[in-house]
Amino acid sequence: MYIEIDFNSDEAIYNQLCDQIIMGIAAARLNDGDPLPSVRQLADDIGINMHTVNKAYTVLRQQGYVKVDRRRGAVISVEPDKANALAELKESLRVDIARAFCRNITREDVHKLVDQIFEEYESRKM
Amino acid sequence: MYIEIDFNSDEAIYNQLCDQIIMGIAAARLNDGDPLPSVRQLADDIGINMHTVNKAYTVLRQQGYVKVDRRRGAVISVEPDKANALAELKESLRVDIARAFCRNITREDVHKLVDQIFEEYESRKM
DNA sequence: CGTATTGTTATATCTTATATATAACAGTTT
DNA sequence: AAACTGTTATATATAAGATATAACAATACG
Repeated sequence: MYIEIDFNSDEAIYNQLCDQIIMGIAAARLNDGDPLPSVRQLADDIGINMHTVNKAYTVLRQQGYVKVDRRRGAVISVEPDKANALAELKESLRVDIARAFCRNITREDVHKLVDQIFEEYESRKM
Repeated sequence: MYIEIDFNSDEAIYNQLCDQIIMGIAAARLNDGDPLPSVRQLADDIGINMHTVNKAYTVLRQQGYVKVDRRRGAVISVEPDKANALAELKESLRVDIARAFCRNITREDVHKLVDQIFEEYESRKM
C-alpha cells in the first residue's frame, strides 16, 4: 500500500485515504478480492489514528468499494452502480468545467485531459 | 441573482455560493464588469449571515473571479490563468474519473458528459 | 485451549472550520 | 448629512475532524 497523505491539505485525512484507495482500484494496483491492511496496521504505517482509517474504510464500504469479511478483514469489492455514478460524475464535472470554462479552457483541452487520465488508469502505471 | 443553497448539504454555504457564482459566470448570466449584490443584500436575500457572503466574495477574489472596487463594490473580473487552471482541473479529474472508471463508465461516456456541459455553458441556458 | 488479531463500538478530549451576532471604520454615493 | 459600500474586529455556538483509551465478539494461529 503506497499511501501519500498531505497533512497540510485542507482535505480531510480520511477523505484523502478514500481517494487514494479508489485511484488504486482504478489503476488496478488494488483488485477485487484484495484485502486492505488492518485499520491498526495502516494507521501505524501512515502515522495517524486508527479511527481515521476506520472512518475511511466505513465510507468506502458505504460507497460500495469495499466489503468487510469477518475472516479476512476489509476486502476490495466494487459494486457497479453505473447510473448513479454517472449522475454523481456529472454534478462534479459541472463545477470543474465551469471553473475551466471561465479560464478559456476548451472542450478539446478537457477531452485531452480525460484521455490522458484514462490512459493512466488503463495502462495501470499509477 | 438566482442562488440556490442546500442547507442540508455537507458543502459549506460559502462554498456553494462560490460554485454557483462561478457557474453563473460560465453560463454568461454574469459577465465581466457586472456588479455582485452587496454582502448585506445577498445575505438578506438568501437568509444567511453577512459574513458568510463576505467569505465567499473573499475566496472568489483570491481565486481571481472578482475584483473589489471601492466605488462599485464587488465586480466580476475573471483573470485568465489557463496554465494553473489546467493543472487544477487535472487533479480534480483524476479523482472523479477514478470513481467513474471503477463503475465501468467509459471514456466515451465522459466525453459525452463533457460535451453536454460545455453546450449548457455555451448556449447560456443555465 | 490460549493468545493475538480482526472490525466495531463507545467515551472523552482537543482543535479547527463554519456560521452567526454586534459593532465599528473609512470611503463612496446620492 | 444620510445611506450605502467592503472590511475588520470580537464574541459565541455548533459541527467536523482527529486523537486517545478501552472494550467486545469473532476469527486465526500455534
